[in-house]
Amino acid sequence: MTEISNAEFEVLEALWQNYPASANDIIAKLNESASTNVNTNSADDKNQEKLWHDKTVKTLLNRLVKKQAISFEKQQRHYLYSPLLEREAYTLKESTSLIERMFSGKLAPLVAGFAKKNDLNKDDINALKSLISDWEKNND
Amino acid sequence: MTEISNAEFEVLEALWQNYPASANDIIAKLNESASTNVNTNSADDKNQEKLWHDKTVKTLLNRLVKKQAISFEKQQRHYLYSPLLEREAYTLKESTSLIERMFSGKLAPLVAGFAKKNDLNKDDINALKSLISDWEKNND
DNA sequence: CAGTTAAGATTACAAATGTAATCTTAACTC
DNA sequence: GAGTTAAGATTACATTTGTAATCTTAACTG
Repeated sequence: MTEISNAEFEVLEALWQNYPASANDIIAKLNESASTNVNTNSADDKNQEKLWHDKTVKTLLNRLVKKQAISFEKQQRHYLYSPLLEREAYTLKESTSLIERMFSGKLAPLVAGFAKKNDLNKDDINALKSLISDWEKNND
Repeated sequence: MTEISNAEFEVLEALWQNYPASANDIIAKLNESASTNVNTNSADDKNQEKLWHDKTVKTLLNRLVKKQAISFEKQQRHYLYSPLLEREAYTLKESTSLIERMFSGKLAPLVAGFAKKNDLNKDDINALKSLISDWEKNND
């Protein structure tokens, strides 16, 4: 019900990728990409992933529980967390909200923005075409 | 450079619609839709627009100036504000950021979410088709 | 069993945000 | 010119957010 913050979303994201999961599982998952990137490209640290501090993640898990975005069940001495929110439902809500706020609820202007900036490639176009033909199949 | 908050964005939005504008112009613009909706439908107050308090808007204008999102020039006793950010650039940045965060930078999954929820209508589809054919015109 | 860990709970704290109220002062009014 | 407005500047304050550190206590260890 309440809003989920950016940091909370990242934690939730890790959980969606694999659950139920213990806090440590989640922390590990969050720091996974970070560690694999360590010596990737010293000149360009564009993909410098932040390291998640254990305490930070615990705090965020707590907040997510309070916000009823995730649940947990006691397992010996630690908890196993699971999402209560479906990822698709959440991303759709967020997308809809952004499109509502910045494009009067219309999807096309968003896509147009990408097209204009040449941020669309052949794959994107194909994916869109396929979505369109699916839509047409179901909506004569 | 800094982030623009939701409330700040709404103020900026009002400014984009008409500038240069005085603080009062902006406040009026913000409360415009609110006032027109007053007696629209008493049973369903879904479109209950909030009323912007004059002081609140002034604060937000100040913050936007500090964030270098807008500028102003003195005009007798009051200021005339103008955006320093282009709306298109800003919305593209925000869309890109959301798509990056929730869809690994791919546009199609976002569109797919809408399609699945049946949130696309014939107009949307036509708009998308038109965007696609434009894209193809320019990218053989 | 006593001591040490380590999970989760609680507390902390600065910055950002939403939402204004109060302060200053230049400009209008009579 | 003196008083009153009203614009913008400054200050306020609760909540949320990012980011942890400290506290409790149940569980492992020797």
